[in-house]
Amino acid sequence: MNIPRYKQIQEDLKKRIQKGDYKVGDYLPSEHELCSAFTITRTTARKALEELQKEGFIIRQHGKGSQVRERRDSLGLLTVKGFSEAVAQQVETEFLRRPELTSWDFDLSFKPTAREMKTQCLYFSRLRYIDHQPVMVEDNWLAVEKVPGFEKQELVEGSFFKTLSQRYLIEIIGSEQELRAIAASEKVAGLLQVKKGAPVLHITVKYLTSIPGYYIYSQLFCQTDQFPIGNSFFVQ
Amino acid sequence: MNIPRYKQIQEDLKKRIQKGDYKVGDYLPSEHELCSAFTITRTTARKALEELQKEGFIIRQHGKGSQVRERRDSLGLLTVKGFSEAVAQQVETEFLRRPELTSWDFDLSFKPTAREMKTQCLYFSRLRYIDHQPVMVEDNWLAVEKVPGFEKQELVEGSFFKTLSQRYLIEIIGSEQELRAIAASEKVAGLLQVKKGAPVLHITVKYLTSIPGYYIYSQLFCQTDQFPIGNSFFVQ
DNA sequence: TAGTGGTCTAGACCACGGT
DNA sequence: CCGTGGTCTAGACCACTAG
Repeated sequence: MNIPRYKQIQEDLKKRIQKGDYKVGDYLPSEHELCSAFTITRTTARKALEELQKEGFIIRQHGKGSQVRERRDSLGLLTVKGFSEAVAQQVETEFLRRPELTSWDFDLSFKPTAREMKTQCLYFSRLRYIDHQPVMVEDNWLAVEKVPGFEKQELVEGSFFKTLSQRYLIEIIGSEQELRAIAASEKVAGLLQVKKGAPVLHITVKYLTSIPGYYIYSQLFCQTDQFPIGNSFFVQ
Repeated sequence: MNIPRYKQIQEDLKKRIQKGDYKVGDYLPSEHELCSAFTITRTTARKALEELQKEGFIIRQHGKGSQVRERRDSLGLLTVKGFSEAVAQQVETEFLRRPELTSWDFDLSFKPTAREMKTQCLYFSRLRYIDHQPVMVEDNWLAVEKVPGFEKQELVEGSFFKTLSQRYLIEIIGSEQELRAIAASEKVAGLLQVKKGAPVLHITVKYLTSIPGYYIYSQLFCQTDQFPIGNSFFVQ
């Protein structure tokens, strides 16, 4: 099997939580119990549980066990997961600009590298809706060098990151973000259906990929009145 | 020794990076090299390197090694570390309200639990400066039950979290946050020296502690014009 | 091919939480 | 006290990167 054993167990437990076999407040089987149930060693059981903790499904406590947490439902953004995977609610996406080749003329605090500047830039822009209400404008820039033909295809299951992973074998390994509150420009205000000058959340992102020196740059404008951006964080 | 071995090695490597023994782009010793250098096994070496990756000091890549990253210098917030530890630049703090006992009357999206409501609430408020410029208003609420006498003492090294850890043995094990862009109220605008109605970043936080059912609630108002809020995130 | 990190086994001892 | 998770040893095999 190509999928690591810990990942299989992690997904198995996650499904049981989502199905309701384990409810909020319940304790998952202990590490030792998982060991015998799945015929694995503690290293593997621990890895599965640690991953579930990182995802926010459980809290692990010394001497007690792994307790199922209540998961909040605002946008689980500020993680690497991307929008389509992060939100439980009904989400729609509309392309404002389909992927196209342009020059590098974005104005973020992050700057493309000299190497990237030598290649053409692939750009696309989307408007995201939750419950039929526009909540987020998203712009993306990346060097076309490593994603040839991107602009000629549809996204895999509507997801940018899935497309990168499945078609180009590019994985996101991290990100740097900067958050600002700004006044909506006329254009952004129109898209998000707020007044010009209304406060919107501006997030700029530099994604680090599995290709050294190859980055993806994004900016988001979020209308946070009804849907604040959420973020969970766990130590360890 | 009470400090885990992996933590010692993690701190040792971190110091060498900070001193410049390893510069941006350099590779740290491989896991095997660390094993023989420190007389440890790979489990321990890996743990140290994984922690350094989580902290954003290195990037680990399969088949290559652990490369020292460039660390950006905006506020490393949105982590659990708190303000005083997160920023390299010159930071000052002024109490707007010293710790005092009040009733639970904050209006965040998080609500105190019934158990917390039965006890008195400890509240304090601070204004944070970077380079002599006000950038953040911070309000904190917590049940006084687990921190008796808090209002009668100074903070340990000016840090709220250090005080909790060292005086009350309370550790932060995670947090949930919500981010919004809002228009500054007159009061907040005055404190942050921006115009009333100017966009400010509003962050509400519910910290999870090592005491089950015991939380700490905070809200931050940030002026993000000169100092955007930064956040690094790494997979694995 | 050599060297790296990723996964995994099969143990061990310890620290913490609740009885 | 027992059961939990936290740390650690001493191996093993595999997958990835690069010369």
